Amino acid sequence: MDYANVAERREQPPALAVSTVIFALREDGNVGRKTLWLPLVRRTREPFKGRWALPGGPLGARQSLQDAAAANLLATTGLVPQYLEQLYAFGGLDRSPSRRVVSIVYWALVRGDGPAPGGAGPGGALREDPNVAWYRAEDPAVLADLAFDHRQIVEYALWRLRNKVEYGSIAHRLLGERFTLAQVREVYEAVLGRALDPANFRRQLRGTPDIEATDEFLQGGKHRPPRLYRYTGDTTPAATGPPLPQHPAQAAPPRQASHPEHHPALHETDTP
Amino acid sequence: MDYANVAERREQPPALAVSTVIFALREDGNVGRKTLWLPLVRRTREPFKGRWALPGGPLGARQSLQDAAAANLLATTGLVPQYLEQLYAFGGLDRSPSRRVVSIVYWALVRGDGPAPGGAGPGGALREDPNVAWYRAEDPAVLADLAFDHRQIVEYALWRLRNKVEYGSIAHRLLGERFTLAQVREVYEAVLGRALDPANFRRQLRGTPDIEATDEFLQGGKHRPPRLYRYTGDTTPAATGPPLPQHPAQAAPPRQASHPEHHPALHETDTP
DNA sequence: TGAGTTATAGTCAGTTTGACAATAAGTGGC
DNA sequence: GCCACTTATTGTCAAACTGACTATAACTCA
Repeated sequence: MDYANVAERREQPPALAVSTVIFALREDGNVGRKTLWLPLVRRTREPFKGRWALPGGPLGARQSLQDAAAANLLATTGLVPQYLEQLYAFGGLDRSPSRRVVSIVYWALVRGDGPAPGGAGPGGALREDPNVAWYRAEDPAVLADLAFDHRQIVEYALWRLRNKVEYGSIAHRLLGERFTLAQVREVYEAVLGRALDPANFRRQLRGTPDIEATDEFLQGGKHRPPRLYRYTGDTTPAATGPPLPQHPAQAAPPRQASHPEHHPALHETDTP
Repeated sequence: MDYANVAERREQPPALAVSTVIFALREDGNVGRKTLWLPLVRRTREPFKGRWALPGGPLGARQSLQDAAAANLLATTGLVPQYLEQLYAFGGLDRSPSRRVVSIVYWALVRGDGPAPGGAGPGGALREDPNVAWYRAEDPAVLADLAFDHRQIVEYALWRLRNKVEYGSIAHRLLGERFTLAQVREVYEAVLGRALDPANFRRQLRGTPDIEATDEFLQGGKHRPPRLYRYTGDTTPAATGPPLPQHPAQAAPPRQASHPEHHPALHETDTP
């Protein structure tokens, strides 16, 4: 299908795409502690040519939304997600200057300590795509330069991550199979952006049944060797259905009113 | 566009639709207390002809997702929502036996005490559509007969409502401008499905800054007249952006694993 | 007038949370 | 080998919160 101009395009049904916000934890060179990083892809055509954007693409005809997000993630990073959840469907009229696109966005957590700024990611050995690079997820300069409305999308994904991690069961997905409680605390501190009391944090984690002490200790450190723990709860990377949120706790930002107008009956259709 | 058969249809890009789960509070004839009701529309064609389904329709080319949901709601019930939030995008491959449809589903709260079973809704004076009827949202028999995957959708909407109401700021949207604390408690009890201690409930509500006592009392009751309160927080019916969940607290149900397969690069596209 | 019912306030023990002290167990410098 | 230093781990304590429960107030109806 070809359309002569933008006006005609606007009358066409909206296109459907799936994008993914992918988070990994990485030692930050500047800051002393670990921070959140995400892979971006450089746009090679208009609109926003040359700018960085979230990995994404059209929905395949025989692909579930989740599979599209996972395939998307694998193609960009070479990685399989440890966690994958639908974030939100963005469908504003002016998201793209060309044809209208409705994006169903997922957010994911991957392991791996290797993403380098502007370089290959955790699966770096596999790929050397100059149009894929990892950036600090909370870097305002990075966010400000994103294409489309991807800045808002990433900020919302960060918000969701913060509210999800508060309940638990998320941190271990950014870590490996075994981990120390201090590592879990590092994840929480990176995501929440504030320091946590080691003693109180330990008390809370010890209270959750899904984290189990092993009889091993992490050797090679400079100080007293910490005990290693294991996560015994659900480790499936992704839900096939709705996300069933768990324990957010934060204030809601302001909202705008919308003024729906009258519309002819919509319910005589073939649409689920 | 016409396609000769299902096989050809399956190769076409998925269609996009918007549906809405609309909740209202109503005095239940059978049970003594108020319960949740929702409007359904009868399907007048295949598939699922004659069955009840969620109100919904295709997304207009110049309509935001939220406006589509609100228009949808107005057309079905004659009402304007007191609350409207995106629920989830359902995109499974087998949701509809005919063409593949991705549904972006919203959930809404409306006021009104008048929906009658099988009859007109709260805006009943406006419409007498025999293909629209209100049913108890938690009635298993109703849920079991829904078209498509609408049963799962309604169950998820109920789950979300329960987790949202726990934080507060939702109950008043099902009530009027002024209300007694007992009425708020009725909402919570209807949504959560269990009785709450009046004294403790009062103590909690008194602690929230968004509920303010008026100097009026509800007269005409059979007993001591209760004080009327007013909600002073945000009363905008809907968010234009992401929902920013507030305070869920519940266990997550089991999940299935998904096995993403390799896929050619997806990031060289024009899709936001 | 008094029984019955709802509204509202207060009490009390158990739990959770944040702040913080105290001890254990390593490394590295001397 | 001994000591300073850092992290790991345990324990203490008060404030806040929660659920169960008691007590009192205020109104209607028989």
